[in-house]
Amino acid sequence: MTYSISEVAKKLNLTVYTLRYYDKEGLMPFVERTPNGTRLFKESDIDALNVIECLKSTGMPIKEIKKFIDWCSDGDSTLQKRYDMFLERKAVAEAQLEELKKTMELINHKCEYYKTAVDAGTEDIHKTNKIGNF
Amino acid sequence: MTYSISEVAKKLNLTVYTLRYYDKEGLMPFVERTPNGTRLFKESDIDALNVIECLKSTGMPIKEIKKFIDWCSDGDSTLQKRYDMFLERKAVAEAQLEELKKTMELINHKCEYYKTAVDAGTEDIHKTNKIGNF
DNA sequence: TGTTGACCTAGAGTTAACTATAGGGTTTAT
DNA sequence: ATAAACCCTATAGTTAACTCTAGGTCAACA
Repeated sequence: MTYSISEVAKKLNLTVYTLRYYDKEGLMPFVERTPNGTRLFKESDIDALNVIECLKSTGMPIKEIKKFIDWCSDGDSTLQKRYDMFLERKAVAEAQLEELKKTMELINHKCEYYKTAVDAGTEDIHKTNKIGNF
Repeated sequence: MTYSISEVAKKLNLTVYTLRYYDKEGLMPFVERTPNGTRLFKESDIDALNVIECLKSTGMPIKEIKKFIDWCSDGDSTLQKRYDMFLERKAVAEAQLEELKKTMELINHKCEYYKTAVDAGTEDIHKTNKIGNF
């Protein structure tokens, strides 16, 4: 079973422009073509694109992701590099989690703050009571 | 107690360029100046900047953040809007958390995959055993 | 057979968020 | 009193990641 570029775009919630851009940047050297040049995506290509999206979501720039893809093409000699890279990504993701927790705390606090203020019809309720303005 | 722009930059881990850029974009209408134009940051300004950083970390663009700041200046008539905005941000942050969990799962899986492969000296150990290549 | 709708490339354009430069003022330490 | 170390504005430049356009190929359907 293979997929066209627009099918893959739909599946991964990307545009065909974005997929072609990724290909141009060297992120998809594994995707095969029909004799006339049309891309044919295999199941494993979609798995690889999921990994790419995963790396991107940790804030990894496309040029770094390309390095990883190149290492994959280079075979077993790059295994350690690839392992180290994922360990680093794990650390980044964990830091993001910590950051996100703090963000959620502040947002929850703000939700409380504004709920009280909306109910009171004025923000003064906080100013007079010193529950923290910002 | 007040702070200079470079002190605030250090505190918030931003550059002075970034702070001046935020000011230019209307994110800091509350910051006062000395007679000759130098910005003087109060404690409450730093609190506000923390909120701005919090919103930014949920992916909110600066123009949207400016809207919120404007609402703050507009007073009690915008309380509901501000409340709704934080509820929406809360939903976004929760979605980000879900996304991040999935990301971490994939990364952990990959860490396992590469640990095994590095130990074996080859990636073939997975190809033959079908533990999932990507 | 001809037109619709996919696909393709090359390359230009866009956008957000900085980041830096030029040119100038003020305060502080020697 | 002069140089270092801040501060300022206005404006230009950068970068990443798309996003789009122009111009063209190809397969299927009416």
